[in-house]
Amino acid sequence: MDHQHRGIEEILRTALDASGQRFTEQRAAVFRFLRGTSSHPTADEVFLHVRSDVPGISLATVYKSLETLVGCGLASKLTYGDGSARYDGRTDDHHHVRCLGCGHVLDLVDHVDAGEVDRLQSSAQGFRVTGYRLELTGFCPTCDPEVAAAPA
Amino acid sequence: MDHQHRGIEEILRTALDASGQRFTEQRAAVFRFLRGTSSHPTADEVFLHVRSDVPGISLATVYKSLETLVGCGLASKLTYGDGSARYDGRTDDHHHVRCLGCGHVLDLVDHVDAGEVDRLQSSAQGFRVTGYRLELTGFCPTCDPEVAAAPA
DNA sequence: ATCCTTGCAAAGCATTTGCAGTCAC
DNA sequence: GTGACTGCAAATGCTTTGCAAGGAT
Repeated sequence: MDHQHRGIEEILRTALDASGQRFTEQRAAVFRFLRGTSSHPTADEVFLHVRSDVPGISLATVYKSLETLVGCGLASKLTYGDGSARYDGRTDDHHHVRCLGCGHVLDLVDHVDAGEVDRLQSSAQGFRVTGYRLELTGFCPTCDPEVAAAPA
Repeated sequence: MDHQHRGIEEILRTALDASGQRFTEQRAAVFRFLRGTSSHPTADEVFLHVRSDVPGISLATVYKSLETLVGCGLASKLTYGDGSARYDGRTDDHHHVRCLGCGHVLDLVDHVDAGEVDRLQSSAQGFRVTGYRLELTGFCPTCDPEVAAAPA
């Protein structure tokens, strides 16, 4: 675990160095939390959890740290229609399912076939496509109205 | 054109009726504008354009109308990280490319292969998947930094 | 006549910003 | 020591809401 932490810290230091930014305990705590969860937390949720590591941290600093991580490529920002953004500490190519009831987000293990993406971008006239995002929507077992209506 | 307008108005009346809501000139103007553009406007852009049809309309009413249309299934709301939502008057299954420079959104003509979606949702343990959303991101010719850097 | 909608202004909420003190380098 | 980072509070920007007047059925 201590070993793990050193590894993670090193990743962060390297990425910050590369973009001329400094290592701070606040950024480390945010990064550690993001790496250790698959709950795709909002900035506020990150703030709440990180307070136990860094008692005096402010919400503004959490926002700034998250933005820094996104800028370094160590996290990504997910935007849905429900008001607040969510952050994801996974940097590999993957996608999500989101529950329309409770808003929870789950990772998918597969990704879209590359040929499929190529085919789709052929209609993006003149664009240089650099990425894509796929999101499935639906209902988790707890929130499914059909299950609730007819609990067979 | 007048014929077109009557057709569109009829669609709106029917959808509103079905959900127990009233037909108003404001809702009609918003709907007409959304149907007639493929620019995926923000609420504010809708407001600006619709003012020429309905001079006294307020931004709040535009927001309410857009939400009404979405509720009736006559439009959909696109949410990106850049602050404000965009609205789309197309109701058929389709996807988008978004320019990371200027934020413009273009429609794609193809959609993802159904089998591909089936395959992906197999890892969404317990979820009942009801829909999906795909968005390509990249740069339009005007905003492409590579083109700007090296205009070969 | 009923009660849904509008328009206005004020409120709400997530996020950003200005700035003085503090800390990493 | 220098310049970047933090924390606080105030500001911003999009969106929503409360309410009285107006309009659709």
